[in-house]
Amino acid sequence: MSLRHGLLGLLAEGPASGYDLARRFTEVLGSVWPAQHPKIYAELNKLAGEGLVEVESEGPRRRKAYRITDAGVAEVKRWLTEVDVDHTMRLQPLLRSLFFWMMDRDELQQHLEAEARYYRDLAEQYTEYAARKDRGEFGYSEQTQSMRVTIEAGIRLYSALADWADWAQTVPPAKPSKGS
Amino acid sequence: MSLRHGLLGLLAEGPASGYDLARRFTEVLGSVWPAQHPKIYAELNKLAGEGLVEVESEGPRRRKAYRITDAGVAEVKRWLTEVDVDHTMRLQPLLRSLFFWMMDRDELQQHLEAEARYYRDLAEQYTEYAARKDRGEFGYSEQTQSMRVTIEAGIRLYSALADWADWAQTVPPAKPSKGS
DNA sequence: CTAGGACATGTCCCTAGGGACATATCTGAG
DNA sequence: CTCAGATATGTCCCTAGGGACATGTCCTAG
Repeated sequence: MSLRHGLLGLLAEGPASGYDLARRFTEVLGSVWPAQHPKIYAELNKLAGEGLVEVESEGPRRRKAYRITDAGVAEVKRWLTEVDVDHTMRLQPLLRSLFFWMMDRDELQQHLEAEARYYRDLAEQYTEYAARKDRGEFGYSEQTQSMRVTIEAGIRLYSALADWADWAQTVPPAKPSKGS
Repeated sequence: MSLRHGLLGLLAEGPASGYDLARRFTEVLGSVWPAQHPKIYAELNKLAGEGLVEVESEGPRRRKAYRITDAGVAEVKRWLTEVDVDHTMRLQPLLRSLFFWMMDRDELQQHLEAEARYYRDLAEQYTEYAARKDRGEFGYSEQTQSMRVTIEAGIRLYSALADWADWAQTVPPAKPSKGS
């Protein structure tokens, strides 16, 4: 049930429509918390029904902007402070790595190179984003400061994975016993 | 559909029962790919129906050990080499970090300390595990060598997160403009 | 001999998420 | 004026996963 709180949190920064939220989810949160628009619209309707958000205004093209209510703000805060963090990490690349021994030497090589490139690219994108933030392009609000912290996690995580993929290429498939 | 291939991959190392596999999933893969036993038994039955695994033997207490078939081995290899890696990373801690600005100074402090401790502990457990592997406690088969690579990813990932949580505590809530 | 606990396999239901498909509205280019 | 494309909101269905509950089997301590 984190999508729910993700939406509430984003709305706590200011009113937005489902469309806006969908964009923010794919742009900012795409790699750490993917969410499709159908889910977002559905959840917004539920949240409105529970009084955690309300329709702020109706714009062109049936656009509905939502505003978070006091109850909504209270709910995010409750979630942030009272609900245990879910540390579940479901990383297919790591699951796959358990089975590297089933791959040919050069298939594995190629795989690890592609992985390293993928992670390095993402790390660089996040680094670039962080640099823009640090240059002040997004201002110095509390919200962007939190975003900066999130971005830093992205940089560190993807760098770690890129380094790991590089390192893995140096590991021999099976360590021969002493003096081979 | 990774549970499917996770099971096939584990069975490629040798025959095992659903119970064995469930244990391995919680012990080795608990933090990178959680799986409950009901799903495992269900999937094994499906795999058996498709001829990717077969019942090797029936033991005491209704125990059924499964063995992977040639078709099963081919399927894991196909997955490893031909199917695109799913890089989805759904990390609630990072989603939460976007909303740190909504938390009180000391609540956040406590939160980050707890997070750092949590990650540091896991990183240490993995490091310990890696050390045992490197001492040769698990032998030097290709399989344990791959496991070593997976463990290394765990170490690096959790260390990165622990460092991040430490670093986040040093970030001021909102950067005041020049000369405050 | 009996009861508790570990071993072992399953059913059932509910929610979350992925993805295809549908539709309405507005803008701007030609 | 018309049509392509962006904006904007939804429905529907299917699968994956979480978790409660149920059941059978064997061993061993008392």
